[in-house]
Amino acid sequence: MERTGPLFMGGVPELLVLRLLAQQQMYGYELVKNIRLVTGEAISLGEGVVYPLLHGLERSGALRAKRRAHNGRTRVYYSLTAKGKKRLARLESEWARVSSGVQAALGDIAHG
Amino acid sequence: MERTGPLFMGGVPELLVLRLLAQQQMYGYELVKNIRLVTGEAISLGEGVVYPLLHGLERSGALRAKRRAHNGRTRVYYSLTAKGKKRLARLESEWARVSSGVQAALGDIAHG
DNA sequence: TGCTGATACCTCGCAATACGAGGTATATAG
DNA sequence: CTATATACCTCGTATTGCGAGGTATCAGCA
Repeated sequence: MERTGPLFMGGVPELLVLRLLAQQQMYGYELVKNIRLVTGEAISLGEGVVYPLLHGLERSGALRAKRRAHNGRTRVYYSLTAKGKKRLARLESEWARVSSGVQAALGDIAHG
Repeated sequence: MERTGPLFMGGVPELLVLRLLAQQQMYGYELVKNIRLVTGEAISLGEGVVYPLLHGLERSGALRAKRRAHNGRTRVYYSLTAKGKKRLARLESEWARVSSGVQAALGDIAHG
């Protein structure tokens, strides 16, 4: 039955979203597409991941939302707050730590 | 409230455990200590993570367990089965994919 | 006119699972 | 005789990624 579950994605969506928004404000649908792009097609997040995440981050004060109309459709643009920047810095540092730890484990033993 | 939750650890414990056991058989307590070592202190898994994981992997057929007495204490040695090796290969490939995707996202954008 | 597909937003519920806390028991060192 | 290290274990909680499903607008095409 090989249920694989989402592997190695713990915290990754949040990191990616914050990282992209640190560059420039974007709306949800745009994020979904851009995440695929900037990860070289390696990571693809559905809207069921991105939208709830954006709402949570806004509620926690990491993001600020601005509704804007565009061609009759409504877009919700998100941008980083100071708190969001701190959060991003923390996630990046955590990612570096875990990532290097795994890398070390995979490498060090290779010749053991 | 800063609820950080376990960040970037999704699937990592399983990867590390399988990787170490691919080198040589080990018992749980030994794994707990060695994981700290091989990750350069970057990652530290408690027994509450490792033991349930070992049981799950054994039940799914990825690991084989051998009980052995040592100085009056009982040690349970685990080793990889063929299924476990396949599972490890898959996790390593998944890790490479996600890891490189995140890396790309963090880097590519750096220069705008 | 009607159809499709892209755009753009949203929610619900499931299923993993990492983790701390707590529990048992033996050997060793002070 | 006490504390520490060894060595095993389970339970409960909280998080969260994800698919599936839902609404509405707009552009293009037959």
